[in-house]
Amino acid sequence: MATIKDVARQAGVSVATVSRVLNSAGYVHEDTRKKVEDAILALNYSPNEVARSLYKRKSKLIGLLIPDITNPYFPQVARGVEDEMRENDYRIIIGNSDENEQKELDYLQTFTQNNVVGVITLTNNPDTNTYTSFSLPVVFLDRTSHDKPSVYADGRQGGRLAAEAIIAGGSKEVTIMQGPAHVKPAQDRYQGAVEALEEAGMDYHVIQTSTFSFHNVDVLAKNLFDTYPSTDGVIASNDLAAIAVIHEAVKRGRRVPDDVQIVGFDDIPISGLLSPALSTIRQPAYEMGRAAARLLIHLIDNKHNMENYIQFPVEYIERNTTRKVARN
Amino acid sequence: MATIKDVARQAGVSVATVSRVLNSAGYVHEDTRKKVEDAILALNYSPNEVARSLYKRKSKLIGLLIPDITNPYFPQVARGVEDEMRENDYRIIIGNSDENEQKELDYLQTFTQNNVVGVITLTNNPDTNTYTSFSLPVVFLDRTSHDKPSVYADGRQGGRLAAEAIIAGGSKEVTIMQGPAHVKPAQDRYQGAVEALEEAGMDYHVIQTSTFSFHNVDVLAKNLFDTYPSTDGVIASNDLAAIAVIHEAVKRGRRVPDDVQIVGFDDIPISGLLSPALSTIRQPAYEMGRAAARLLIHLIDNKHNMENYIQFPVEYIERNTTRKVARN
DNA sequence: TTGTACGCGTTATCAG
DNA sequence: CTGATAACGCGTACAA
Repeated sequence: MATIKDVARQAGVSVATVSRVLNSAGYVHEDTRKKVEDAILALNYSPNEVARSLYKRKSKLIGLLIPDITNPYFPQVARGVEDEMRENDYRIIIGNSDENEQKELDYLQTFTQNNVVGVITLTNNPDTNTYTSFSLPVVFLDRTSHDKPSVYADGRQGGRLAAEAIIAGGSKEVTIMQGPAHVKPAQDRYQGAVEALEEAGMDYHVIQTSTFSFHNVDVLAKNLFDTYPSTDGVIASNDLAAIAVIHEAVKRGRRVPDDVQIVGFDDIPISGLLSPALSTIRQPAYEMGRAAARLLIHLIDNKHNMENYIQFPVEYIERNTTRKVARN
Repeated sequence: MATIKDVARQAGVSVATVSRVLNSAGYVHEDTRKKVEDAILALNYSPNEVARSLYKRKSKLIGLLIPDITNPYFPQVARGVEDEMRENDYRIIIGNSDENEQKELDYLQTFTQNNVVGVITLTNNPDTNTYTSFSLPVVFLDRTSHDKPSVYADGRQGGRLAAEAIIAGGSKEVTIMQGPAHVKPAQDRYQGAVEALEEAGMDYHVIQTSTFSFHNVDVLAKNLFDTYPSTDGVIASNDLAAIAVIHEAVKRGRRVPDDVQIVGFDDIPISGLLSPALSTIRQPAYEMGRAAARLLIHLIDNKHNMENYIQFPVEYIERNTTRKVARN
């Protein structure tokens, strides 16, 4: 790797001059600039970001902490973050926390050790000391905090919409899957669903779910139908769960949506391709990722002209796991 | 952030000594070690990786270049890479190339600019100048190269297995989806399928597909049935395509697998949860990611005691989109 | 308009 | 066993 010194020598100038043309700072004669640029090309030089970062005490790196990239919802948001960051010349270090506080801490430390200029985190513990005493700008994505910059979807409204869809479709014995207790947005959805159901004067069952991963959703779905075999409407905690529920329902010979309606949450990309295609509440994951990235960049640049709490609306996507109803 | 100097001052020793205890290098008296450790704790010090990296000209970072994290196959391999790397104290910078050579180059540059010690890449262009003249250890994942360290699955065999499954299930008019021309493993699968079909003396159609992304698989599937409406067996280029094919088939009132058999490729996590669950050729994506990481670490450590070409076997997973046949 | 010299936080060498 | 000190590659006063 060529260094700035090599370029300087090749161009017959000092390193300071090279640095100047590199950063288009200060004055530099047109001719010398040309010489330097030629040298750069000739040597295929590109500046060492590490040295730069050491000197400036900040890099062009940001940290992204997600629960588990393997969960189909997260790649969308990760991609949104990445795209926006890339357009602004930032790169990302990524870590999977598995919702494990130790891993979370480890990664946060890695981030600071590498001079990242900010982090975007999808955490269940926004209010722990970890974050409150964190010295860099942090944007909380998906899992909100009151007084800190955050980007999230209107989970409560999402829960309502889901319940309303199920109700409109005529289900009489609804079961709500109440996502993991420690996952805030899951509880919001649950809240919203409960509210709508109660306002409609409907009875409902609740199934507690402890995880959002692939491994357990199938047993969860079994569980659901074992416990409430005659349920005819399921408000799933997310699309993954919903898919498992469809699977289990079909396996038990129950027709979807004729015998059981099912509505998911997230609208992961696969949902529209299922058979039957999943009716669900859409969160704009990709856009949320982008928004979080934009917000973080603003914070990094110390621009405080941006709203710190960005709530995204949520939308009911009617597909084929709910019964069509006439709309007015 | 406390620096090594702060620690030295606090402990009443020189930075050299602190460095020694940090790296457990050289001799340091038990008592002084204690003092230093106390100081470290007191100041909540952790070494600046950037400075370290500058001096040693290498970091604890590796670069991971994938086509698109949004495609459900890749998170698995990314996760495998991450887990293995993490266990070895490496962290990863991730980039989505979108199979775009410019982006690929950009990221490769970022990687070197940040002193990564190696890269794992899923690229279609392993033999371009980009890589042949790359100065760091590189492991090619999934998309192979002859003479360079690589980890891949036996796509050809996979294609055969897929075809054999379809044949065994009794399909008479098979259609093969031939993945993107520039994606080597897709062509391998195609090869294998063709071979098996021809050996069995069967006729078949071919549908050319140009991408692996979510956006186009549905029109692809439409296309397939528009062109070959009476096809009764589809060998999909991957699970995503297969899912779209199921969707389209069901939409057209064709029963799966009674009227059409379908077999996928990859075995992405969702495949087993579909209804009907997808019969597919399994590639151990997560393990492949891990293997690539291990291989890269070996290369970094200059251990040449490891096989440089790691081929993973592939496996037919019979689920419900193929007809059950008696096995001997 | 250009060059010299210092510092960013570490590690390694070498003298003590 | 310990402490100065020179690098690592870059950016920026400050001087010229």
